[in-house]
Amino acid sequence: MTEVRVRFPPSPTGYLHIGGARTALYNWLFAKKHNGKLVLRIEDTDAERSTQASIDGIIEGLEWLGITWDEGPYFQTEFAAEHVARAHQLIRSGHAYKCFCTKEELDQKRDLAQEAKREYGYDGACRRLGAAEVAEREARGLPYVVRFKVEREAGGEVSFEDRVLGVVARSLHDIEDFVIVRSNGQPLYLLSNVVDDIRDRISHVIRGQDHLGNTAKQILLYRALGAPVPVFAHMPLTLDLNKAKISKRSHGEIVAVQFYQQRGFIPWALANFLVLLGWSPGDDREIFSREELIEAFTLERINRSNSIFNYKKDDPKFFTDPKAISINEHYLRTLPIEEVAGLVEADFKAKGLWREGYAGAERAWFLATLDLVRSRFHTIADFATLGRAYFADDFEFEEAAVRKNLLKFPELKEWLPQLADRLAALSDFTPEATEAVMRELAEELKVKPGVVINGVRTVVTGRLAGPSMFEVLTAIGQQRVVARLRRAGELFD
RNA sequence: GGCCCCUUCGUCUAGCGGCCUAGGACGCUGGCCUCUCACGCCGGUAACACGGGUUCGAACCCCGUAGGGGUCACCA
Repeated sequence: MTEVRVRFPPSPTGYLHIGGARTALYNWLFAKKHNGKLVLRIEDTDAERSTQASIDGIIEGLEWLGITWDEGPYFQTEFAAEHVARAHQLIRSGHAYKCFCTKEELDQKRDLAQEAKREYGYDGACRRLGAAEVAEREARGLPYVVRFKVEREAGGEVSFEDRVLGVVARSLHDIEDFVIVRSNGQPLYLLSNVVDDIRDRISHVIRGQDHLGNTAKQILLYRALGAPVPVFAHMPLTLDLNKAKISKRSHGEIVAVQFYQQRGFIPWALANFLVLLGWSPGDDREIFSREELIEAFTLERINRSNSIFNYKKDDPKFFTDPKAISINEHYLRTLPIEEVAGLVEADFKAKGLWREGYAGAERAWFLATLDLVRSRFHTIADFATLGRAYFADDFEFEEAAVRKNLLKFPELKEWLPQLADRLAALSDFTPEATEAVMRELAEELKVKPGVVINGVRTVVTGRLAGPSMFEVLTAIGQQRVVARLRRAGELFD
């Protein structure tokens, strides 16, 4: 069996699109599964868009997701000479020819055909030119493009067995003599892509179904160049709720991998979600470790139909596909706490919340506190916002919490400072001890324990709800709890 | 419009002729737990696009229809 070699060939657009990330992921999984190689190739022939920043954006996105490659990045522009050389080889072997038709002429013919509602394909005018005619035009310095000569014998068709779609066939009569080199001498994508894949010895081309229409032409190119045709697998596209292709232009940053990074997604959680968009293992599993996923992945189990990215704009509760969020939550609450801590550390450092003690003397406290609150958070970023009161004193008070837990019981303004004194007197600040003190106070005051407990919650954490209150007090610590309760009155003004 | 691909709950999907009165997950929702919220657990809601065949039997096979998507450049 020949070596499995796949590639991911993004064109640099400044960020890694989640659709591109999914393509990269499938290629990576397939390579890993078969002990093959993944080649990263930057298709930078569009010089306008290909800035270093764009390239960095894509590479960072891949690295963040944990997608590793074995070769590259290679840059398509570096091989332009080779692409053109191959085109001339095709001219010599009779598989391609020079075409002197101008763009204007062709546009005109196309417009005419469109008006008459006729099919349009290049009419092959230059294909019939004799050697002398070609020489004469070249001598006059006329610019030309190189066209591939499609041999259309009766009933001819080109077909291939797609690993996702099955047999796909297309009549040769539906394929025009396509251009492979521009009149300015620059090779076109169709050619470059094939020449690069041949040179990189790509065995399997795994790409989106938007490339399905190119495949027949490319197979013709492989054959004419005398190269083995790779196996193709065309994966379904990802659309939005209106069945439109998701794009940055119409959907904004939601389509960029970087967005998820910024919003505090766990990288593997996003990968896990993405892989499920158009693929399933055939059983009920949805959560996979890397190893499990590599083991389970097969091209044949990729779906044939497009999937929809379930994202409703303007729904604050779901800032992206709810399933993606739920998978992220799953990882957030089940990952070893040390791993969560690593992600929180990076986030805290970026936000100025990090304290060196969290890696040293306060390590146990730090881990226990993360563990205490993680089950009600959605992303890593929530620790610094919703969970801020555990790590800093400059947290905010939820308006609804103040209203429901404090203002509704004005007496708390007096009671809470009293409680502060009692808590300050405790020599053993344990959950059991604080609970006893609080219940005792509630009983003396003849109010339900919840009134006191929830009042404390809001004063101490700023929130309406949270973990077991007594655990929270221990986590935040006697000093800070007492200090916050003594100043409770300020919240009633 | 031509060509190509696709069509199971709102969404992601299982299903490859009988195990389907169609299973799981997310979402939504009822309940349990409880100091609140979340987690967790138990339950509910909701789908085979339509019409013809083939067959003893069809979500699964065939043919139409409808719908959706992709692609038709000297872009990638």
